[in-house]
Amino acid sequence: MSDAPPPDADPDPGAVPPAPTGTRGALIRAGLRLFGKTGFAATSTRELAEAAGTNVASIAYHFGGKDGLRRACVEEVARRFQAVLGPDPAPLPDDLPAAAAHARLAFLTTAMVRFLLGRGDGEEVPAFLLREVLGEPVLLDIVYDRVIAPRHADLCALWGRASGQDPDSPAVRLAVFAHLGQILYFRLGAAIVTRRMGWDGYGPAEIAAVEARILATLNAALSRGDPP
Amino acid sequence: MSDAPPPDADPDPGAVPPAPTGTRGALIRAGLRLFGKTGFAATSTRELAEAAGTNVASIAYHFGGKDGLRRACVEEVARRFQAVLGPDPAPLPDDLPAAAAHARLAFLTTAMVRFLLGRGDGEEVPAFLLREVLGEPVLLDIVYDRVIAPRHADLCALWGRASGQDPDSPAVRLAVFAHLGQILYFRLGAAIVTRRMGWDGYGPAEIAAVEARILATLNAALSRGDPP
DNA sequence: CAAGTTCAATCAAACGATTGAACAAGTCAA
DNA sequence: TTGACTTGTTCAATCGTTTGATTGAACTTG
Repeated sequence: MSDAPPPDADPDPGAVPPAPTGTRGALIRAGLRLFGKTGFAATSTRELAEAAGTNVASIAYHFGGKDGLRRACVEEVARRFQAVLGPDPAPLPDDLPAAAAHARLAFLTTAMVRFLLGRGDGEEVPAFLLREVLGEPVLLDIVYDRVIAPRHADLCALWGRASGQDPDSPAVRLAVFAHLGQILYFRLGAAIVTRRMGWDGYGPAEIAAVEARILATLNAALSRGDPP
Repeated sequence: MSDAPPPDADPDPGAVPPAPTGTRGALIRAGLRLFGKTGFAATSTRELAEAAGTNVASIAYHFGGKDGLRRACVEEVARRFQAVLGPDPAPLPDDLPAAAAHARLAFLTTAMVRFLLGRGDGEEVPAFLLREVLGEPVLLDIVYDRVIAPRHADLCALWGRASGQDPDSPAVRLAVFAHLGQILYFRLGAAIVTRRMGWDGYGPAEIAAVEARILATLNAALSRGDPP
């Protein structure tokens, strides 16, 4: 039941751990994909093993059981977020002008849209995450503490600076959630959105259209919000 | 394998069918709640029967099996939407001024927020719906055709009138989706939002705060778009 | 009594977990 | 260099449990 044993002390506690490899990594990737696609209970250990190109017993060996694999998948999601967004959100410089904060918000927004709607992790990670959020509150703790809370605080700081509001106020926090909700919906509701739009999935042109829409809302919300 | 046999011809094809009653209704309500809470595969027929206060065999008797109950739940969702929002979206009068369309959008928005975040159906229906959308595309057809498409078209007409844009344009369709995504997120991500806000669930005050936020975004998006 | 409905009991199939054998790679005495 | 031993990992086979479905008897109602 050994985890990855660190050969020596971690030189940097904020560093991003390396991606899992071998059978262990293959199982985590299979779990991320299948759990997100059909759900945890609907995915059998035999399917997981086959998708990972190994034997069912490997799940118990590496993770102690199916639940252990699920937890490892949650932690892999946290790790990927760290890897993409950087180990820790840099604290905002005190003299950052509102326009710069606005610009950075716009930049982060387009990055998020492209990540979520483009090919790659963006397809499976949100579905997996959402099922975790909808379900067991136990694993939600990991997701919240390691993925959501730090990023949300960072965005709130930017939003507060850009709109001239208190970054810790409920209004700003809600505004950031509403903004994120817009973006997430285009991934979670992809089946509905693309059908209604007459699109065949999200190509570059479609992603650009979504980007434009969300940036327009962002600009409207920021430039109109309570003037300082 | 008999469905509900209509004793005589339906007098009004647009009328809202009555809510299912008896054991059949209890099973549908149990399915809506349990499927939405823990997922379809994770819910056993025995749990369903116990939650409905009946025997497992009733599921096969009334719905032909577990899958039949699932389908009945989807149709019940469609029925509830019809019941709450009216049988069919009234076509927009040609002389409706932009301000009136804007006001009606605001009204529908607050109604939706209160329905989704308040106590009642709003808690279980979206979770169930989302899992259906994430999963089998077969049942998505029912959801899309009977719930989403007509409502979305109605909102697009209002949005187009309020913003002076073509209601059938991609820009308007995306704007409506983004707007809906904001609202939905506060239900789907409730566990995360309430935790970050320091709230203990959605009470009247919390719902009012969310309402204010979403209406602010709506007003900003509409008043900034091409003025009439 | 007859149709509609629910009951306890039972079935085969699929599930997650476990087991001991088998394999690969490294270690060390001779 | 060799051969035995250890450690880490994967394998096919099997365990007891739970699943969805089915069955015939028992109930309710008109």
